[in-house]
Amino acid sequence: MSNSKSRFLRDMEARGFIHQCSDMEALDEAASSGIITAYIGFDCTAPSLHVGNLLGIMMLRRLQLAGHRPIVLIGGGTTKVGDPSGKDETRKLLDDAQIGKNIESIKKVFSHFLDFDDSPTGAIMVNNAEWLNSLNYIDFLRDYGRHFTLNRMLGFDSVKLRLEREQPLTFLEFNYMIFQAYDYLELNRRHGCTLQMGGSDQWGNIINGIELGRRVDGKQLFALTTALLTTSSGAKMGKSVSGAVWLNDDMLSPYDYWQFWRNTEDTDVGRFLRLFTELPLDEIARLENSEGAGINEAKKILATEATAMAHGRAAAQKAARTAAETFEAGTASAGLPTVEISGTDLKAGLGVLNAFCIAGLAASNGEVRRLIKGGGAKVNDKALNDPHVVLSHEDVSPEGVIKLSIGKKRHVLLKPVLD
RNA sequence: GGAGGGAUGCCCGAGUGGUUAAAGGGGACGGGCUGUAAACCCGUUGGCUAUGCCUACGUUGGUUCGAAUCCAACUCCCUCCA
Repeated sequence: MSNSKSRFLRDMEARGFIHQCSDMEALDEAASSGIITAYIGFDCTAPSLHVGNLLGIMMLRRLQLAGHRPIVLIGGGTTKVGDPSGKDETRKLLDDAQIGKNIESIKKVFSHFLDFDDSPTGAIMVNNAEWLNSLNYIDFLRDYGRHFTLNRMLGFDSVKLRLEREQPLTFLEFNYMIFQAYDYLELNRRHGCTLQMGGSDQWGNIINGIELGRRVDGKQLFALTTALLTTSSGAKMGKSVSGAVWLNDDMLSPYDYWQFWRNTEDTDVGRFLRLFTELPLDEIARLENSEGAGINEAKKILATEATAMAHGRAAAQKAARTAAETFEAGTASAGLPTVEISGTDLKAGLGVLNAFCIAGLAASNGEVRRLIKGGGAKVNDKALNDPHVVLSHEDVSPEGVIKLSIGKKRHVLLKPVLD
């Protein structure tokens, strides 16, 4: 399988990261004869990155571990344009203030995965707003626009799919790939970056950058993409019980993050262990080949390792403990999400419908009614069958909480406090 | 600028005057089976102080006992022509 010379490419191949490469041999040569600098761009359309971006982050991490230099490119400029790749609809445009806030929030996550030190392989973070914001339209068109032909651009999937589906593609979005190409050129000039990585949907955009670098500066640049991450049953990755799987702990708790990985499909366990943990390959092979109870244990290891990477070992172990207490012992683990309620309100009597809404387990009283009817709502692990039940201090456990559950996996502790 | 087509619930999509909170599908959620998996089976899928009331079919008005359905104006989108 691996006949690459460079540690980086051998590692990427062995762990199943690689989908396409523009020139595997030449890249291997470059990576085995010195330090290469590679980048991945991240748009800042939300206050946190999510598991969908994790593949890219892990690539940068493995790149750095293999002795090369990663660049995190924050798309402060390109986010204003909106990448049409793989989307049917134009994104709502964000304003500068919102983008700025998102950037600050997103930055935090990278320090868990990369070392931003001053060594030759220290990671750096740059924002393409730095050069895109000040571009002069006419100059830009004359210097770079002439290297792009519509004939070619219309053939790229991101454009072609929109047109075929008769979905509108604005001129603004159409320019995205040109800016991304220009980013690559700029990063090569400023930081000697010669490799751009990304998901397979970025292939066209990356190739445009390579082409621009060759035409304008006569440089040889490389592209390396990963397959888009889906589960074995074909679903797009990235849903947890509480919505998107964010990487920031203020957007998704380490416990929920752990749960997300814990619920991996059997057939994905090996693949995910290779991509998202740093366990040795032979150990992963052993784990993924176990059956039944064994594969189930492997999921716990996957969950703990992946969570340790993003949130730290301590948080991961705490999440694992909470899960064991909740699912294996069936108790009200103190590590579960907890919502405080007023003690006087409880004394006055708190309707269950209301209680589940306060806990954030349901969006409306009607939803709670339906769940009760379907047998999916529990108070202190006892199924509810009457929507008129009123909670009082008698429902508070010796630990001082009331445990509310929706289904088997969603639990919240209500904690009455003095007021 | 001209001609035509379109806008329905989370998404797709039926409905062209009353029995429509709106068929069907997808998704999502709950139950069952299991292993906190997948597949499969069953159920649910606007809100409320709830045998009733309110809000909802692009927006605003109108016709009518009654409108998602008819009329007018407006907004946005698509296709073709100039």
